[in-house]
Amino acid sequence: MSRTVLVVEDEAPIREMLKFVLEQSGFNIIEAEDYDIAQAKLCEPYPDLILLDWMLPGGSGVQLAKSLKQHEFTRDIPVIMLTARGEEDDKIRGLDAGADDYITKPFSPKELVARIKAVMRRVTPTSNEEPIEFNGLKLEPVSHRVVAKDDPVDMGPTEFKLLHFFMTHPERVYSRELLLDNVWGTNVYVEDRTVDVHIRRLRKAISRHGHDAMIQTVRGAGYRFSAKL
Amino acid sequence: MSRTVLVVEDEAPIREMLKFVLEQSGFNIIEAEDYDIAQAKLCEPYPDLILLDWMLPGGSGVQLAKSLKQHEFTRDIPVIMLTARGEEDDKIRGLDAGADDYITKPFSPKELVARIKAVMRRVTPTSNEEPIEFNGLKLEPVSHRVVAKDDPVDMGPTEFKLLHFFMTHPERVYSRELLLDNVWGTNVYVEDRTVDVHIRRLRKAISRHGHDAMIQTVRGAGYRFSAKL
DNA sequence: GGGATATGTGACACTTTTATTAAAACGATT
DNA sequence: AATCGTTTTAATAAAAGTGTCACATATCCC
Repeated sequence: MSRTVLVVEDEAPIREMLKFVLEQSGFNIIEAEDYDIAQAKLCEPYPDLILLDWMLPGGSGVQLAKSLKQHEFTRDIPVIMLTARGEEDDKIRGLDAGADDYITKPFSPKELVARIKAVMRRVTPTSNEEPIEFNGLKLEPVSHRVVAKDDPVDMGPTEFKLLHFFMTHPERVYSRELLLDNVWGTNVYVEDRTVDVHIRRLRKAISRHGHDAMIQTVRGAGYRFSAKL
Repeated sequence: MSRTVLVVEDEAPIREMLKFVLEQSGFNIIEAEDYDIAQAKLCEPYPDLILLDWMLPGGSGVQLAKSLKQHEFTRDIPVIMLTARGEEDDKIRGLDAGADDYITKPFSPKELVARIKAVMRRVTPTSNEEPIEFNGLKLEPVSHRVVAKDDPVDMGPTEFKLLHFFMTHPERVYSRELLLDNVWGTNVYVEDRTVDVHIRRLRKAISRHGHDAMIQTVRGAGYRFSAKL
């Protein structure tokens, strides 16, 4: 899952450096050198985070941050501001204007990446993590574990995701292609029949107490998870 | 051991006064003037207590209290709210939202300090100092020791903190990054893989009676402490 | 029944992730 | 500044998971 970061920085060398460092760490980078360009580049691929130089010419860094927090579509994008050393006032005003974190300018790449990740982690809301149970087969997202009538069940990550998807979408047929989209993720190139193999592995994993019967083959259509046997 | 108090108060004079009084009494003070700054300052050194003005502009005091109680890592931090005289409704709502105590605004320094200490006394033992035991592996925060079936177990400080975190958050997967956040601290920048090494050392330390089985690898997700096999 | 089509299954070559180890870096203490 | 114990990094080994194939089995339709 590649995250996109919008870098708003007027000095080209620093911008290049940031781009390099972040791309090394697997982020997708969009660059902008001033307020207007940043505004323009905001729409298409929504950035997951904005790295904003506070000292843009004309003090437009603050302006941009405020404008971001005012608009509904950009309000939830976390902002990390870059400040020169010791400009405490700026830091305060920055946080005041809605920045999520700040980083003082002579910084290590490692620190930068760590802070970006930390902010992303903090911001990403915890999705539904309630345990799900059908016929004594329980899946607990928080502990990342499946339990069948109190016996822990062992399975691989893909099988876990597959089962998770099935249990959150029961009583409904999914074609192999749809399963690939939902469990593997969109635009992955994998054979349809690979699904069969993982279905097989999943069934085997939960077969001990007969729970494999809940994963049903619908000939010509795909697979279905059903609590009705 | 010096305790840290986060003071969230928008009016600067009052904030200064609180800071002065509390520092006189030997507390470490972090200041924040509004919701956002408070949020940002929450991570660095986890405060032992939060002194929160209920009447922050925009009613964000309530908001902050709720957000604190929702997030797992801040849930256990006690909150004392400051209210203006006679705002009974606020007191009720405050305690409802999870505040541990309240103080009405014209108050004496003595009262303030007394209440803070009282809350700390009340909260600290339950959340932090109680021995924890799973399957004969006992961790005593007070004596800072780990005992496995009556044999004392030797380990380094990081392993201790790691185990402590695991035992207070069992049956739950944590990614390496989250472990770094929680055990090492939010503003530390080390490699993910470092966690592996400490996991290894921790496992080795508690392996004598097979307790290492409770520290489970969840491939692709992180590690989990579980009393179940 | 028999051919055509769809699904089940085990094996294998290949990746990715984790475990383990050793050495370098660090930090407090003397 | 030298030492000791600990933490980090980096390099390598080991383990677990993945996707594909070939072939077995099942189902459908005429």
